[in-house]
Amino acid sequence: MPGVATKPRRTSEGPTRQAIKSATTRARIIDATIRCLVKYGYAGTTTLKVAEEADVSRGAMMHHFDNAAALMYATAEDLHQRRLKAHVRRAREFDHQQTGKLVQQSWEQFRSPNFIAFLELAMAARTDEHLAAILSPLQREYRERWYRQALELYPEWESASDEFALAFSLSQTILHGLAVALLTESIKPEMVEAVLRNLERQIRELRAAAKARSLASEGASVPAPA
Amino acid sequence: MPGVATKPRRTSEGPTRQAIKSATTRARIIDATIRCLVKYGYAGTTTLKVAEEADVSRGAMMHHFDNAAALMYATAEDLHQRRLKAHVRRAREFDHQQTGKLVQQSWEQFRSPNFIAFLELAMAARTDEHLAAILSPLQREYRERWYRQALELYPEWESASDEFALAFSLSQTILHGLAVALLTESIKPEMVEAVLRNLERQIRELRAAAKARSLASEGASVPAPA
DNA sequence: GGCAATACGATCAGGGCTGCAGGTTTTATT
DNA sequence: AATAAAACCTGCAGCCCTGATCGTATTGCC
Repeated sequence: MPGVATKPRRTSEGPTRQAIKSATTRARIIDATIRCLVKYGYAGTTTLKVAEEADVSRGAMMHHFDNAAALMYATAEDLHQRRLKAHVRRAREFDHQQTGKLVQQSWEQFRSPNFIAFLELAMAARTDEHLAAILSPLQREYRERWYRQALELYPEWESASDEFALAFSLSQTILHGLAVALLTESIKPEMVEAVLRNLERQIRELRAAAKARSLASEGASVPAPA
Repeated sequence: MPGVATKPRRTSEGPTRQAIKSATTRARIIDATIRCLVKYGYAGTTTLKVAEEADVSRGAMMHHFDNAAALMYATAEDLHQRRLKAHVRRAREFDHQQTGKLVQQSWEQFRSPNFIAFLELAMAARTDEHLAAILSPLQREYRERWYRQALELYPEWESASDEFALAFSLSQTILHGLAVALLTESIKPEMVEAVLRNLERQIRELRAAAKARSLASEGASVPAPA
């Protein structure tokens, strides 16, 4: 077929068509990987299944990711970025008074497919030092971001690092715990709400304690009585 | 070599030597499976590695377990029995006053290799309906046993099912959460103790509330004030 | 001692998965 | 238009794992 060369040949700046195409299929493959992790688990996720799920030839896939491990690394980083983005969005929309809403939204994150996929990778990383080497710094960054964000939202934590650290750890622990305990049927689903409300109450109490200490240390450096 | 037949030929009752041998190697294989789950994870646990770890030929192994799936099922049941046994032992040695000790011992269970192995199986069960069909009733039994045990130890819970259910769910959630949050580096290891102590405090408060309600309902059916 | 059953061992065929070695098509540059 | 480079596809060889078959040794029963 002659005359097919009607395609634009612009040398102008901006992402080239190649770059766009490349990024697109790359994203398609990573998306497919996440779906596979959810559907089949880490053990059952093969390059073949991912290629099928992404509707891409295995060759194309190997072009973007040298081997299966590289694919997992890239997926881990992508999941990390998604979690960060969700976290930032949550914080931005946040109304200072509604601790309950914040907890609720955080919990929704832990119910998302992204968290399942992340959990699969985290479990795999336990016995895969290379994967662990990728995940570890990401987790670290996530923790730190959360910390800073919370300090911006609740300045009163500033002078009560103990209460803050506990509130943070409690939140992480309970959210992770709910997700896993549900997965393993270690608690009944109808108890989730009660546990979440309990967490909210705990956070509020710790905040109050932090505020009290903040006021106390403001007047004079009097250590709070036990 | 003649004269080797000095081996006892007793037809007496009791487990035969065959039965003993069989049970022994069976146990060796299951032990090896658990170790493999810890070492290599579910994805990396193959029949070959298990046989090596157990120091048994693959043939012998296939004699006791028809296929890899059967091995996993048997391991799941074995882990369940171990967890039950540990739980009963914990309850028996228990001194009624020391909530802290009970929490501490429960936490130690969650740090054991058995829990890791169990977690690997539980994660695998998420995408393996056959394995899930095995694990589900076991989990159910574990929950129920825990419930009954706790009611025997703390009769005051009896008339405060809400507080009891919350205390139970909180314990399960936090213990699971600590284990997983540590695994995923979502909390710092030095915070574990603080979270555990917080759990103890919560349980004590719920117990007190339960006791109060118990007394109130004893005199008359007056609903406890908020 | 003889026979059956059980426990165990060595070997093999088949299947699925991986990684790579070639090609073909599309895009970018000149 | 010509060339290079990037994106993409097809097919193959090798590997590990699995399940099964056959053979051997031990044990139980008579």
